[in-house]
Amino acid sequence: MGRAPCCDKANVKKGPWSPEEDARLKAYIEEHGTGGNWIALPQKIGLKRCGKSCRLRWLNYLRPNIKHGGFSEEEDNIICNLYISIGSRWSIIAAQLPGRTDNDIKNYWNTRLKKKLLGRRKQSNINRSPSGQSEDHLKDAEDAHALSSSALERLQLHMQLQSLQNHSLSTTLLHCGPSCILCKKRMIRRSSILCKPSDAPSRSSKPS
DNA sequence: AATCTTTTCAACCGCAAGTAT
DNA sequence: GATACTTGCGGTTGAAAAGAT
Repeated sequence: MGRAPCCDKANVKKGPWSPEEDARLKAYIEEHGTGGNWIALPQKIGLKRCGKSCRLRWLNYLRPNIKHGGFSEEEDNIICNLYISIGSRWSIIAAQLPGRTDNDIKNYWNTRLKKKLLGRRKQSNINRSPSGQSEDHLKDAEDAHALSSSALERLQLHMQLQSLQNHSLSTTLLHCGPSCILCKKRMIRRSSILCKPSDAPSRSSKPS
């Protein structure tokens, strides 16, 4: 027996939010808060939306002080360093970047940052390799690219980043602040991450 | 100008953890 | 402790926009 659905899917609107829906959700939350119950929220407002959808819309788009696009080099560095350290724990990474959402960072990483870094690595391999080895190295890089989201990818990126920034650790500490526990843990984890048998611990054990 | 391909990003889905009863 | 329900998370999808041909 499966779980009860969080909402009546037949009577729930899906797809992009209209400006009217945004306005209603925003106005209600700004005046009353979420009431600690997202599931009941759409009914109160009169929106034909799933509570989860309302929550996501608020957190990723309507919430005050949200920044979209235009990631700085500093933010790039923080994202890269944290990804290498802890993997795809986007909510934790987002917590280090005020105004950024986990969804935004995840999208940015998957669509641009990863390519940017792997592209640099590919280029540096070509430049570094003596003739005869370059093809193998290039193939390796391409093969590794296909194994994205793995520990191998993080290893690649780690090495790539190291070559780009000798002071990466201090930079990250500077960005995140001295109280950032993640950065402190990195010092410990960095030494063991390369020989870890599996990826960073995940809440989910589901196969992808 | 039309068509095809690639990129971007908002939103959905399913799962696990947390909480209430 | 068991069950039901809600929340939060990360992976994935698909429509729209942008770019290439």
